[in-house]
Amino acid sequence: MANQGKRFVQLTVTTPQPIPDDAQPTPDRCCAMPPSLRLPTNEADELAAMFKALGHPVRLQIVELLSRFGGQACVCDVEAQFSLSQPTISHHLKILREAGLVAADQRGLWVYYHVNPTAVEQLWLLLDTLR
Amino acid sequence: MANQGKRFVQLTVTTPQPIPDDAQPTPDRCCAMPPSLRLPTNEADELAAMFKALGHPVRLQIVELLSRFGGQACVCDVEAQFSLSQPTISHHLKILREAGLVAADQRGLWVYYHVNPTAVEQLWLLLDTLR
DNA sequence: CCATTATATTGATGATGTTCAATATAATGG
DNA sequence: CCATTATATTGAACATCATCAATATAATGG
Repeated sequence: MANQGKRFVQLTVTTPQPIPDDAQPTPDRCCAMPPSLRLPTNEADELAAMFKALGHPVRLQIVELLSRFGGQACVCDVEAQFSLSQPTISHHLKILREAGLVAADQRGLWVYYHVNPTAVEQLWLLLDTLR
Repeated sequence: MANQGKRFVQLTVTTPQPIPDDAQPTPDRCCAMPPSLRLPTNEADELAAMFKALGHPVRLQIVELLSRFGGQACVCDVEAQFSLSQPTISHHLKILREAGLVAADQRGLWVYYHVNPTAVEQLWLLLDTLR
C-alpha cells in the first residue's frame, strides 16, 4: 500500500505584505498606516493555549519523547526520564492533553500517550507564516 | 493576477503509527523499552521560553502583526490594535524581546519592532521534528 | 532649557502555575 | 473480594504572571 501512515494536506498561506516604497524611514509622525489584526481572537486563544502548553521545558521534553514512541510510551516510561514526582508528571500530561497536543489510551493497567499530529501541524503552519 | 498574496503548500503529515502486531495488547510488565531524552535540558529551556512567550493570545497576535510589517510597526501601531493599556503592551513586547522572538530599534521618538526570523525558524524546525 | 510626546519602569493586586505528599481511582490477578 | 500496581486527583505552599495607575526616561522641537 502506498503512502502508508501519511496523508497529504493542501492549504493556503497568506504571505507577508511588502512594505510600500512610500513608507518614510523617519517620519515626523507615527502610525501612518495602522495595521489590523489578521489573527482572530478565538484562533489566537486556541493556538496560544497550545504554545503555552509547550512553554515548559519538561512538557516540551515529554512531547519530544512521545513523538519518537507513537503509542508505545506509557506514563512510567515518561516518569523514568525526569527527577519529578509521579503526580507532577501526571499534571504535565494533563495540561498537554487539555491543550490537545497529546492523547492517551489505556491498555490494561497502563496508559499510553502519543502526540496529536494535527495539533502540532497547526502550530507548525502558523510559524510557517511568521518566518 | 492569479493567487495574489497567497501560495500553496503541499506537505506530508505523519499519522499516528499503528501499534505493531507483536506489541502485547496487555503486557505483563511496562517500560520494556525505556526511551531516553534526546532534547537536552538547556535546549529545552531556551525553546520552552520562546514557546511560553507565544503562549499568550495578545503576544501571538502581536508577533503575527509584526511579521507583516518588517521594521515598520511602532509601539503605537501595536497599541492601537488592542484594548489594553500602554504599559501592558510594553510589558508584552518586553517578554517577546527577552525571549528573543522580536527585536526593537529606535528611530526618532518611536521604537519599531520586528520579528526575529532566526528564532521563529528554531521553533519551526523543532515542530517539524515532532509532526 | 522647557514642553511635549512615545515608550519604559515601578509597584500593587488578583489570578494562575509548579510541585509534592497524601489519597483516590481503576484495572489486574490471585 | 482482596492485594497490588499504575495513574489521577486533591489540597497546600510558594512562585510567577497579567494588568493597570502612577511615574520615570529619553528624544524632539521650540
